[in-house]
Amino acid sequence: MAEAGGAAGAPDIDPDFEPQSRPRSCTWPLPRPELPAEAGGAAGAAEESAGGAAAGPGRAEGARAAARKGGSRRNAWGNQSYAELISQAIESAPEKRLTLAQIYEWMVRSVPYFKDKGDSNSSAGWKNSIRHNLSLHSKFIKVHNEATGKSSWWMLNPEGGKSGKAPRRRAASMDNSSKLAKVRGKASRKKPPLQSAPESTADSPGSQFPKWPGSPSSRSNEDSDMWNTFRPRTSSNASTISARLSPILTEQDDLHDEELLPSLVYSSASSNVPPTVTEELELIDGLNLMSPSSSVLSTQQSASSGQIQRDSSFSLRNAAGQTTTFGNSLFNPVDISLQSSVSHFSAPQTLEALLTPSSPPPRDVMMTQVDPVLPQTGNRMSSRTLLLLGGQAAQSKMSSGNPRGKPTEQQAEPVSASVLPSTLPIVTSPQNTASITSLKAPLSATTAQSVQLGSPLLLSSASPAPLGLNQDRLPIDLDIDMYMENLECDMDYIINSELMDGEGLDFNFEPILSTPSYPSTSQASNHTWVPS
DNA sequence: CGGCCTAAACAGC
DNA sequence: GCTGTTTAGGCCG
Repeated sequence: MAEAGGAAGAPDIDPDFEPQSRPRSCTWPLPRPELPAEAGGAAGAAEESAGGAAAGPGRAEGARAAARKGGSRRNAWGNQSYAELISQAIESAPEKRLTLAQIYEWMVRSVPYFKDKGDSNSSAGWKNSIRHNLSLHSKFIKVHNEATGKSSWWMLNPEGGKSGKAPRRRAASMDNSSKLAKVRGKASRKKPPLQSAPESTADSPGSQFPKWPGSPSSRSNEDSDMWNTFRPRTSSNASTISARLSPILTEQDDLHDEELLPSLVYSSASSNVPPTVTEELELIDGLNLMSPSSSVLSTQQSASSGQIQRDSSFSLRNAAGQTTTFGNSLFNPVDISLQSSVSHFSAPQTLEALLTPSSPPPRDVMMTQVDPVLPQTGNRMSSRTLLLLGGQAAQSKMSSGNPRGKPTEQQAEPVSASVLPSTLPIVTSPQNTASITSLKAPLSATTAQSVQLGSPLLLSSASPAPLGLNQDRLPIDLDIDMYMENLECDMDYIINSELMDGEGLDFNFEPILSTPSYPSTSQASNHTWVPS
């Protein structure tokens, strides 16, 4: 209650409560309050605060009732659902991503109702709900977070994912009766709860695709992890893909995912490819993310913009069971193919663009991330930051300078932005976004397209360009196909040969990772969350 | 019936 | 123990 104390007396409790409105001491890195439109409504009049009323667990209903009564709130904390709250929390983060613990913290700090429920005792229930919502909704995606060693980052699925749940790709299993599936799932898990009775029916769908990673039930063991990395629970192909990471198409996005996909993704894979393949593609996706075609480009960019560094974040696990961490750059599958095809394409325009900061936003950057730190400190990571994937060239360049960029445009808040996962969907504020987006566009086009991922770029501006590019690069498709076929091979191949090959690559990132680089750093001022 | 909330079992780390 | 995933049940519109 101590905290609550503050809250209690204070205005915090406003009925509508707005989360982020005041992070109290501003501990949190999120200075800007942006309520998504969703919050809307809140209009509730003042009315009592839920404060005392609903304190216990299980009051959900009570809360609702209250809400109804009061007229305004649906839940004890207001009208927003957990999913909405989580979304706000994530959006409020400078980097648009938070770990579970940070989300909890945000709740406690921003939502009056949870203020006094931060401790372990009282928190169990709602935290469980938070976790549940994160897992359940496709609008949230989990990004592996190596750096911290902590839990994964949770981000908003650029695609939107709406609030809808996530159809996790298993259509087959649940079709009939979800129950069966469920049962089965449970049973399969390990300990049969109570009832078992499972599969009498033909729920065998699962059996048919035993290996299908996507299938929920099957996932218990190996492959399934793929999803972990990025798990957009959206529908199988398209959405998933697009959701993944690259943000490219904003506008289209609006229209429909589906539409988008086709364009970018081509039909490729999604439709034709068997599930398995598809998934693999996804993997690739991941790769793409990272890969920026850009080894070269990025380099330059880095120079100009500042550093970009990629976080470590994605590790893809493929069916094979291997886990590849791209973290930083590592390999870029794309490179391989891209080198030939892409490279040239991007080079011309992009490079220039890159070079010239002022004008068109640099495009490739996308994958990289801007380091917040730099801006602030300026020195720290220069060299390592660069990491880049491709490396070699990049390295040399990077190391040299670090202009610290200037990312004026890129990030409004220096503090925060630390690292974004490579392609992640960055949903930034409009202004920033624009710049960033643009960056991505090209790249994504390249990579993404080639791979076929659809990337969801958020930015609108970018779209046009990329598209154009896309068309140009049809050939890449071919490449893609190749990938598809050899995905695994490529990976290994790449990794072994390509990557290893260039010692130059050195994945410096490690240092980075380990370093405090991530956000926390940024938060220098206040990193509360840091863990423990 | 679908959306939400809550609870809980379970798996990994 | 925390994090994640999944299943289940209940309430409400």
